[in-house]
Amino acid sequence: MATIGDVARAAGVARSTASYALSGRRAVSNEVRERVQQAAHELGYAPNAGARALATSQTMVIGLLAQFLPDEFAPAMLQYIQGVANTARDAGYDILLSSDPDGPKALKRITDSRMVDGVVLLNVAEYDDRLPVLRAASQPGALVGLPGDCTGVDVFDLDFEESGRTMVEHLHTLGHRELLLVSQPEHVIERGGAYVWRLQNAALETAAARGITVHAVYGSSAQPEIGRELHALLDAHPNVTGLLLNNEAAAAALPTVLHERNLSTPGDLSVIGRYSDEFARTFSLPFSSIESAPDRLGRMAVRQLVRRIEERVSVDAPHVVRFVAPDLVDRGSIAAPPSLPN
Amino acid sequence: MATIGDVARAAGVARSTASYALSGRRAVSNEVRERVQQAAHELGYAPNAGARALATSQTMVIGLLAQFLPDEFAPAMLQYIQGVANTARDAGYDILLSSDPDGPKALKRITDSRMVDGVVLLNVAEYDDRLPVLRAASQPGALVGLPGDCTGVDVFDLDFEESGRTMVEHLHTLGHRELLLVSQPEHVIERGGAYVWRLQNAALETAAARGITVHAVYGSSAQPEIGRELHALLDAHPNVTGLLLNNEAAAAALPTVLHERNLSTPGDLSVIGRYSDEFARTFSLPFSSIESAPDRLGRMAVRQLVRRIEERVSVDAPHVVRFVAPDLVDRGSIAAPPSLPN
DNA sequence: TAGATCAAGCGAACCGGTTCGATAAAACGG
DNA sequence: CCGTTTTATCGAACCGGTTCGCTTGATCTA
Repeated sequence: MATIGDVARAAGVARSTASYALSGRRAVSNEVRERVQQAAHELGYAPNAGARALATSQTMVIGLLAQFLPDEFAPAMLQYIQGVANTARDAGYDILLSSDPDGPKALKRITDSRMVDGVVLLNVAEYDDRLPVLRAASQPGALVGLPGDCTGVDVFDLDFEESGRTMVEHLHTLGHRELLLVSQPEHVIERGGAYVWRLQNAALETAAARGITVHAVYGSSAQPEIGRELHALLDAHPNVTGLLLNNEAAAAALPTVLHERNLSTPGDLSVIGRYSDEFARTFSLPFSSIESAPDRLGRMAVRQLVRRIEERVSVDAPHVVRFVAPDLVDRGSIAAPPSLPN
Repeated sequence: MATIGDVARAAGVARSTASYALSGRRAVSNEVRERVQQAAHELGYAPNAGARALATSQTMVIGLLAQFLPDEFAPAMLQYIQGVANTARDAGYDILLSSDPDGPKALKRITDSRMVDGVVLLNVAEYDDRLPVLRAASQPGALVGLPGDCTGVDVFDLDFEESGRTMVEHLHTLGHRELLLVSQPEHVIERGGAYVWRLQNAALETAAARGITVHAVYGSSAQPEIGRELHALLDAHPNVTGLLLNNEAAAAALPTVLHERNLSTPGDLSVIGRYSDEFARTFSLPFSSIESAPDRLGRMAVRQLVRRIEERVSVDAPHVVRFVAPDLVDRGSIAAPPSLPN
């Protein structure tokens, strides 16, 4: 493999001149620049990433810390990864993917050894072990998911409170008075998945304020358990006219359940979920939903991270905590409850 | 961040001695080794990846080239990625993930700049543009998916021929005489997805040899189109008693279709698919299937790649082309056809 | 006790880039 | 026409590791 020294020799100039000719960081005569570029092209010269990183302290690599948790819905994670990867590439960065179950260890290794210029954390929990490590690191970090303490990092997440409110308000306005909210399994919360109760609390508060009933339950995140649970729940709450789903597995299982019960939406039951449009297409879900916008969140995180890395924003510029407003995608599964002929 | 020079100074030895003390590549007195390790620990020393890569010409990073094609089933891809990522980590390697739609360009950049010690290519097509680039590169490569020309690379794939044969033989033995094989969309083949016709040809040949009928069709890979297509196909072939699926989307859509037609397996129809067990669980698919083993293929590719990188196998040792034997996972969707009361 | 062997540590060179300061030649102004 | 500025190039140092060869002093052997 040709080095810049080979290029310089072929062009008959000093190494430094070749470097300047290629980078354009200093003036070089047209004639020399062309000779250098020509030589570089002919030799198939490509700068050595390690050497450049050593010299410039920049790797042009972003670390992506994803954790594949057994009780999270894996396909959903893929969309975040794609959003991050695509945006990073457009910004000229490569991504180093870590799926190590020991997140803090992996993060420390990657940042300490200076393999990356910055880090994106997915799946951030209320109290996330990776955060102390990230704060101690010298590279900036952007999170997807809201932790309890946001100091020193940029944070992006869906507005789950507003999502919960929107769901309830929407159905209340149409005349519904008794709703069922199926959330993720309880141990997702215990592990720190605060978004579950952020949405749930907002839903319950809104219901209380409006004087209607929301039964909030936790559902399994695995098939076929969640299907059986949905059957049991619908049996137990015969007066429920609206179903709110903050649980991907439940959404995926619901079409079959409704079919088995011979129910249709929105005639017999109104349904609204919280998942991505991509997810809805993949599973052919006919339910209106709050868009969880994984690609957009991934993109926002990378954009802000790159801004910090390139210091177009000063190191101690205030960090942002940005919530994506929930967007309701109408797929026609919401209407007035059957008991109220409109 | 502390460098090895800082460690050496703190321990009162030369840089080289500190290096040897930490790597153990030369004898060092116990006393000095402990002093160096102590100093390294106190200073929080971590070697700079770029510098080490420059000095050793080893990055301990594996490139992973995945392409997210619009007509491939994205969740399936995730499992390959996980298999690769987990195995790489266990072998001490990090992974650089590229999802650039321009695979050859991305591959050339990554290998030329020596960011990686080796490369895993996912989703390899019959005539894959990335292969010439890979062969020209100085790092070894392992493929998941069978290209037309396997020279210079290690290849791992499911044995699709055997899969097709197994499907047909299995049903024929039980008494089925007319089967329907739903493959991926035709343009997956046109793009070079040869595994589609590898399975299909084997199925057709086996059927011919045994004197039974297999209707081979291409199905859409998107919802809800594939659901409608399945309805139309079942209408068009009323005498079919067995369904073979080489199309993830079709498998995901089938439970609803069967429900709508009030058919059950295996009573009315025997069904056998080709997908991973993980996929079956995620979608709660009750159909017996040929295990596509994405995690295993990812693991095999990385293992072999690491063996080449670490030259535990010589550079021009013969390359392997290894097919994973299809494993039939019985989920009880196969039985004798209804017309033949046993 | 002289000569050979060996262990332990040091210094220097190298990997392949980038960047700073110096220098020589060319252009400029008075 | 001479001093000053500008322009283009070069050489050297540096980033932070690893590795080779040499030196030194201790141990061993005859």
